[in-house]
Amino acid sequence: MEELYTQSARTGARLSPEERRSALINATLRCIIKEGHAGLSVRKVCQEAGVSAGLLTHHFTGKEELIIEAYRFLTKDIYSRINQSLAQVSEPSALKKLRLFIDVSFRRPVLDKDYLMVWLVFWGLSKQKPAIAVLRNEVNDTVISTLEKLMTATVSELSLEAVNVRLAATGLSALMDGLWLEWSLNSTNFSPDEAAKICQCWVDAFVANALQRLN
Amino acid sequence: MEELYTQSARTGARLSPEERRSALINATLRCIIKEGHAGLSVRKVCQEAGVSAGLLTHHFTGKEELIIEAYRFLTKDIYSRINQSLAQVSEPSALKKLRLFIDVSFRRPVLDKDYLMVWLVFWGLSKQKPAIAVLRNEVNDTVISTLEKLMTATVSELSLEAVNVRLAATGLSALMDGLWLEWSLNSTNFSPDEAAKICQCWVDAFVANALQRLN
DNA sequence: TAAGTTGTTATACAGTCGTACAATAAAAAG
DNA sequence: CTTTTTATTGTACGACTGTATAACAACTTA
Repeated sequence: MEELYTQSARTGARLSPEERRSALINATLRCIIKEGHAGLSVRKVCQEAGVSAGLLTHHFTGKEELIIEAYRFLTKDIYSRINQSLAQVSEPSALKKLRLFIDVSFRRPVLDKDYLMVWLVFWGLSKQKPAIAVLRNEVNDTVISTLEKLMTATVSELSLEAVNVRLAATGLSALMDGLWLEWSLNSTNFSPDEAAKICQCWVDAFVANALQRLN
Repeated sequence: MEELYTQSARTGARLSPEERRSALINATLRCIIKEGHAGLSVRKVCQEAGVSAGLLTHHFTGKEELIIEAYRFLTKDIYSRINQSLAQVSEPSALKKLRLFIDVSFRRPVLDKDYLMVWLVFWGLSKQKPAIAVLRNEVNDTVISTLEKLMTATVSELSLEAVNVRLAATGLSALMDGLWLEWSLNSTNFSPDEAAKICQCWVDAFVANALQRLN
């Protein structure tokens, strides 16, 4: 399995600001993966990037900006992984797209244990750093809206009974997050395939008009 | 709303080892609630407990033990909160017990935003400190087993079709965790009551034999 | 080649970190 | 009361924190 956020081959070389900023951001994520919140120190990140500690303030205003930029990169990275996986298949039916979205989410490279520490650390910072909380909420709203649209289209396609699709999508999102979290913390209780099946059951219930309580 | 883990009235007094250990553990949780992982320093915890920093090593072998004991206390505390809420009602039917468990979990004092930081910090430590991971897995298995028993009893009561109850319980647990997490991170998208309703839908689907995919 | 620009290093600074340890104060035991 | 025990304090230690800054080195432009 390919490692997340490997450092570029050239070390010690003089890089352009964009390249160096990117290298430091990747090193930040690698440090969090290795040591959690404890790995989030300027010296450790710079050493991981093969660079002197003082260089950080030359490319970032400080540690704060580095962290926020690392989070911004992470969200974009995962978002692109999901879209890349989805683009491999062209499914006209909204229902099939929905089911594909679930399956893709519980397979690499979207599913990866290394993400656990990263998300936990950033979520833990979101209370003290509002910028992170704002970013997280935006991404989350995007995901739920995506699910909601697919489910609304499914209602039309299959002529289902009216239901609060927003809450149904919220439930599916929470179910996926909960299973992802539990599997990341302890992968011995169920497999990714089983997790995907559990989520598909929520869709089954949705299609079978079994979520009428959400009204 | 009552605050979690308030310090006892007597400060500056000479306490028994058990009392002092308890006070330090409570101060630890309060520090995490206030500042997240950054609040988890010996000096901050001892100041929060109104005590000199050197006292910690007199009652604990070090920071490590304090953290693990704080986690142990936290799990017991929440477990007792759940049981206390459940004990208020005597429901003979397993299905009603199951539904009650859900409702109780999305009401105070089980549902409390202050728990978010605490869990995130401890989960973030679980990779580096195996003792925490072991404890978490034990508690999680207990919860899922509780759900599984209630659901198995429901199958008998209602003569439902055979289904993989373990996976159905895993799904319910994940759904509850995911909704708890999302609500704790951003409580503007849905209410605790709606979260409970979403979970009850999973039970509805279970009762309606809509989870047959789990076989 | 010379001058100017800028990516990079190394050092210094004032804090904070966890913890060991001697001094102190208060309770318990005699 | 005196003696013993022990909860508590204050300090000291080396290591680490984030960042500012001067010196250095590499690239660009003239």
